[in-house]
Amino acid sequence: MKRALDQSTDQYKAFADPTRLRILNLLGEKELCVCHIVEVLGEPQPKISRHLAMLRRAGLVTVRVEGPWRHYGLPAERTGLAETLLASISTCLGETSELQADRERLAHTNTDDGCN
Amino acid sequence: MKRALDQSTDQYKAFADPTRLRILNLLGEKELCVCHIVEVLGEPQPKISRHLAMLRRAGLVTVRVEGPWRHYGLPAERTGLAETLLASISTCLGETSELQADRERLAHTNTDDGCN
DNA sequence: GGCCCATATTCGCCAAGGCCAATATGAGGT
DNA sequence: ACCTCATATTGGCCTTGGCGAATATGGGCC
Repeated sequence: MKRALDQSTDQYKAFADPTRLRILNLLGEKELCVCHIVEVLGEPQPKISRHLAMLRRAGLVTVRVEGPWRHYGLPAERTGLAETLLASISTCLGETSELQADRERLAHTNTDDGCN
Repeated sequence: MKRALDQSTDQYKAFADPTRLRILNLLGEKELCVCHIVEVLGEPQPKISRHLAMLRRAGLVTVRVEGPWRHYGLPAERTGLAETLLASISTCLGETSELQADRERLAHTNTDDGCN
């Protein structure tokens, strides 16, 4: 079994990638299905899926399956380090031009209907 | 020049290693010279030096040169993400048995005189 | 069954970063 | 000048994790 410290380093590591920060930034706004994340970030779908898988393994996102769609969101209850790190995105990085632009683009995207 | 987002990922990355977390945990207690860090953590000196170099590059530690010794500490003014992440160690990981044991061992080590 | 759509996974490649062992640097003392 | 002590860096090796391209899975519908 893993040392407690190693689990923590894994949490920090999960935040150590720009694509994952951009995804978490979006999920802080609302629950989203993969196709919308792909659309807003303008990145290839396999790339997004790969990063979502890592966030899942780190326990940083939740999945809600609805037909062929998978809606990703942030866990309702966040505790300890995960809570602090998730909060750091909006608190410390929210003003970042890139994250702001992503949220802007999300606002102008219709995410209500059945994914195109 | 680097995107702002990339600089942030570098900061998270700096925390994504158990040895660096242990070092920062100690420096949160007091300024220390390399030989004492090596002694308390029981890790080889080149390994500690390498990780200190990374923390230096990330701007997370300060160095004060005094004769042949280099005293490392945490920056007096911490802002933004660095501040949040540094705080997360004591706030979220302070109870970790390994970090607690490190601090305990530090308390029993004489760090006042000229490094052995 | 067969097809389409949304999503996930695999493969091959390359750069980053962990480790140890060995060596380099640089200041101080004699 | 030389030796020593404290610290930093380098080389070789291996694992992790990034990427794009291609492919697999799995639900819903005709």
